[in-house]
Amino acid sequence: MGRPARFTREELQAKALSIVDEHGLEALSMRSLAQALGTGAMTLYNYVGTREELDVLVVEAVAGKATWVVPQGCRWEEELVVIARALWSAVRAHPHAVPLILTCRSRSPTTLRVAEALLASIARAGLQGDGLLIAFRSVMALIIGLAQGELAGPLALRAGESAEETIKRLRSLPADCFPCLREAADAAASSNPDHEFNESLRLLIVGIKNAKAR
Amino acid sequence: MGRPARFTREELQAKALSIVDEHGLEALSMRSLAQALGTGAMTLYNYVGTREELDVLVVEAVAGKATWVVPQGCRWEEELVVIARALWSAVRAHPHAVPLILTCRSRSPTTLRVAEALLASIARAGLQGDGLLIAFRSVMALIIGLAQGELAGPLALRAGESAEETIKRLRSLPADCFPCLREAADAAASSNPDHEFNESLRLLIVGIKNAKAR
DNA sequence: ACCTGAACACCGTTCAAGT
DNA sequence: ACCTGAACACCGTTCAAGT
Repeated sequence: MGRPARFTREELQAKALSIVDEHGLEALSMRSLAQALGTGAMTLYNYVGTREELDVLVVEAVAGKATWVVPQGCRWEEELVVIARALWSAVRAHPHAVPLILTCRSRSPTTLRVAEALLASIARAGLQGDGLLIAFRSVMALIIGLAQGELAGPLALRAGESAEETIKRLRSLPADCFPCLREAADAAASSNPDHEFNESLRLLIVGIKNAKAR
Repeated sequence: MGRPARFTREELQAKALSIVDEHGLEALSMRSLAQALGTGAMTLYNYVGTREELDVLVVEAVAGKATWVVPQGCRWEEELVVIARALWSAVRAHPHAVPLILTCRSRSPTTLRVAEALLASIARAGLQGDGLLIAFRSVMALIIGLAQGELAGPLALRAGESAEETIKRLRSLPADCFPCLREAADAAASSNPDHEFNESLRLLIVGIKNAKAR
């Protein structure tokens, strides 16, 4: 007998993301999500086949917030930057979810759509096959890598450690062993993530342009 | 009374890495490692403060395998490539550990030493402060991002999914929705990871050279 | 069709006891 | 100092029963 469903997949998705945003990755479990929804853990299996799907759901929620408008008649470089920035902003808005995105992106249809758009903009540069793949992967690695690494030199959000704390930790390393690392940490302490992202992307675009020329 | 220790930290490290290599990340737990060592879980707390330290131990083990020789009198570009390749090879030799490296690298002294060497080579290019930080983060994001993404377009080792399976999955996407993604997946199916890494790194180096020139 | 509680085989970790 | 088993508060998931 077709009983009406108590929840929708979207409700699970929204609640799961809010748990991750507010209490971190480790706070998300079948049981915690169920409780937040006011039901038992087993109920969730009516909407999701497995715990891993919960992670994909969160990735989808984040990637879904990447929206962009490509200015009419713009060059491929502009298009690439616009899309890359959209994804980067979406990811950056949910720092706790970054490890999930690193791990689950190829399983998320929404992420695939963004990837397709990025690829199309690179293809406009005249690249194909191997060259296309290489440029695309580099851009993707940069977006996600920088979103996570927004924090410090070699970086990484240590569970429960803020950007400031990471940078402080790196700055307190022995200066004689890690002179460059300290300089980088100093720079990180006073840098603007948006600016950094723009510049990194530009490094790569210069390289891509050059690859095309050859 | 000082009883002699039954194990060394190095023994835990080696065994932990071998578990990850052979049975995947999820197979590593306090209990499984203890059993592999022929003891009880609580014994491990004599060597390690917390479960998370086990992860760092594994990252250390992987990063420790990154060794390199800088040719005498070589240019900074060569030096950068040599070090980056050393880290990349070490990481690639332990694919199951990649998510750990993404997450724990800043807590691993060994990784910090590699980072310092990379930074020093970039500093030789004449970059400092912000520019140094940006170039370094880009290279780091590329190394780790590509090691993970070695597999497919937007990529990621789905738990228990091989590179071939991921690529196959992406190639079977609807061609009208994802034309570029399919082209990239085709290229990925027949590409050489070493070649790709070299080329990606070169894209970035071209950009870095250019940044220095300005 | 969808909901749900009990139960099972796991976790990491605290505690208290042993040498 | 180092070792260890029992116990606690968690996991994801199977199963069987409910509407």
